[in-house]
Amino acid sequence: MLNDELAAIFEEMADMEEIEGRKWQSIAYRKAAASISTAGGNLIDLYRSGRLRDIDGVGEAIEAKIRDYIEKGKIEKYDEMKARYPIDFASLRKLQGLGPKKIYALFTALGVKDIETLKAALNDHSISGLQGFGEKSEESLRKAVEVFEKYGANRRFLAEIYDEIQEIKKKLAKSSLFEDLEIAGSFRRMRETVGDIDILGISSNPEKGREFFTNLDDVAGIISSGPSKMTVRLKNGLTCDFRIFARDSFGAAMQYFTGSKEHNVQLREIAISKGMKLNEYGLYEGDRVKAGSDEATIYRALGLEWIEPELRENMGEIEAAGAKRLPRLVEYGSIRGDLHTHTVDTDGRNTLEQMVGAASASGLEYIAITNHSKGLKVAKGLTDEGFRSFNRKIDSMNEKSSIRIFKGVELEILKDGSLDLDDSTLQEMDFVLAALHQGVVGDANENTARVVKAIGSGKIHSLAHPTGRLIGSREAYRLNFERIFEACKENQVFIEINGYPERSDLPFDLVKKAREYGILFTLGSDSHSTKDLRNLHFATAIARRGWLDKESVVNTLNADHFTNLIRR
DNA sequence: GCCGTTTTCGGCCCGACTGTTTTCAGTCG
Repeated sequence: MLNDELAAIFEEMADMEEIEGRKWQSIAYRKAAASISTAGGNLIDLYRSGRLRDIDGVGEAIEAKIRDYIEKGKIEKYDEMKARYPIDFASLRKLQGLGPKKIYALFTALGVKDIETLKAALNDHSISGLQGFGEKSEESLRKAVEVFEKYGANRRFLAEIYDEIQEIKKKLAKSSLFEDLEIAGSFRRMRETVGDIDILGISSNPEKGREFFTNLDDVAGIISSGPSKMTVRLKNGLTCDFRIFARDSFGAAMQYFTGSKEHNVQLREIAISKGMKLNEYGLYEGDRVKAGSDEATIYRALGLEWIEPELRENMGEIEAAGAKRLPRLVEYGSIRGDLHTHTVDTDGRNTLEQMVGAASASGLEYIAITNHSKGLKVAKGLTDEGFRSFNRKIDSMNEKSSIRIFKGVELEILKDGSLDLDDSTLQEMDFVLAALHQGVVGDANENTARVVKAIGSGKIHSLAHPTGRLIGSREAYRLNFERIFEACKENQVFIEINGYPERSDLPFDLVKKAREYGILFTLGSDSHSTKDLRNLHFATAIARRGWLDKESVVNTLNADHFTNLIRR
C-alpha cells in the first residue's frame, strides 16, 4: 500500500538524516512517517484533492516528495541519500539496540549493510574493538540477531497472547507483593496486534517485586534491568517492560505507558503550552504537582475529558476531549449476539448443536449461523437445496434452544456483482452477510462496482470483512470506500466488523470514517469452531477503536429488536 | 523539516538504561 511504502521511505530518510547529524529533519521525517502510516487515510485520495498538507507533519517539502513519488515513482533526495548509504535500514533497525549511528559506524568500518553482512562481522569477531563498541556490544548484537531470526520482529495478535498476559498479571497479583497492577501499552489500547507488553505495579517492596517477576516461568531472559525499569523477553517471544511506581505516580505512569506515543507527544505539548510539564511521574507546574495518582485528573488539568485507552491514537480524540465531544463507546458487556459463525456443514469444525451450546454458555442471547454459499467451493459452500434443509434443522432447534438461532448465510458476491443464491432461498434467510472471496482484481473501480451492485440489490443485510485483508499475508482489496459507504448509507446496509484476528476487518480507521456516514455495524466472530466465539470481544475492541457508540452496533439490540431491524 | 491560543523565527517530549566512556552518546519506548 502506498501509505506503507512512503512511511518506510520517510523512516529511512529519518535514519540517514540522523547519521548526517540533522536531528530536527530526522524528527520531522519520523513524525510524517508515523502519521502517514497510522492516520493518513488513503494518500492517493488526499493527493487528488490537494489535501496532503492536512496530514499532521506534512509540510511543503514532504508534500513535494509525496507528489514526486506518486507522479514519477521516485524521490530524488531519497535516491541521492540512498546512494551514499546503501544499507538495509529497515531490517537492521529491528535489531534490539541498533540505531542509525551504530549502523553507520558498522557500515563504514566493516561494510555491514544488512543482516547477512552483520552476521559475517559477528563471526569474525571484528566488531568488539571498534570505536564505541566493546565485548558486550558484540555479544548483545549476537543475541539480537538470534532473537530476530527466531521470532522475526513481528507483532503478535492481541487475541493470541491475551489470556497468557492476563495469566501473568494474575500470578503477580497472587504474590501479594503489589498493591496494584495494570497492563498498559497497546494491550490496553486493544490494538489488534502488539509489539511488546508493559506491566506497571505499585509495591512497597520493589526489590522483592522485581525478583518475583524475573523468576516467573514465563520469563526467558533479562534484556535490561535498572532500579526503576526492567525489560525481559518472555518465552512467547515478546519483550515485556516491568516498572514499579509509587501510588502518587501511578496514574501518570498508566497514562504515559498506555500511549500511543503520538497521543503522548500531543499531550505533553499541551502541557507545555499551559506552562506545565508532563512525564511518567506526574503533571507539574514548576515544582508543584498538579496531578499524578489518577489519569482522569491529569486529563482534566490539561482541559480535557478522560479519554478511553482505545481512542488514544492521536486521531482527533484530543480535540474531541477538549470540546467535550467524545463518543460514549459501546461497552464490551453489551454485545448480545454473534452475527458471523460457521458449522461443520461448510468449513467449520463444530456442529450446529455445539456452536449453539457454546454461544449460550458464553452468555449470548442469539447467534446467526452464516455458512458459506455454493460459489466458495474450497469452503464446501451450501447449495440452495443445502440451505433449505439446513434451515429446517435450525427451525427445529429453535423450538428447544435457550437462545435464538438466526438462519444466515455468508453469501458470495459473484464476478458481475450478482448474488450466489436464488431469490427464493434468500427470502428464507433471516440474515444475509455478503462477501468478496474470489476473482478480486487490481482495478479499484471494477471491484467497487461489484460490491456496490450487491449492496444495491436490496437482498443483503451486511457486508462481511469488507477490505479482505489478512494481516501478515494479504493486502486489502483495492476498493473505493467512499462509494461503498455512500451505497451502504443509501441502501441501509450494515458493515461488518469481523473479529477474526487475521482479518480485524473493517480496520478501525475505516470504521471511524464509515461512522461519519451514519452507517450501522454488525459484529461477527467469524467462528469456525467454538473457541473462536471469543473473537467477538476483539470485534468489540475494533468498534471502540473506531469511536462507535452502542446505538451504532446492531448486536447490542435484543433478539426481538434485531429481528425487527432485519425484516425485509 | 514542521509549525503557530506567544511566535513566520526559533523552538521542537521526556526519562531510563547500557556500554563505553571518564561525563556521555546511543537507543528505546
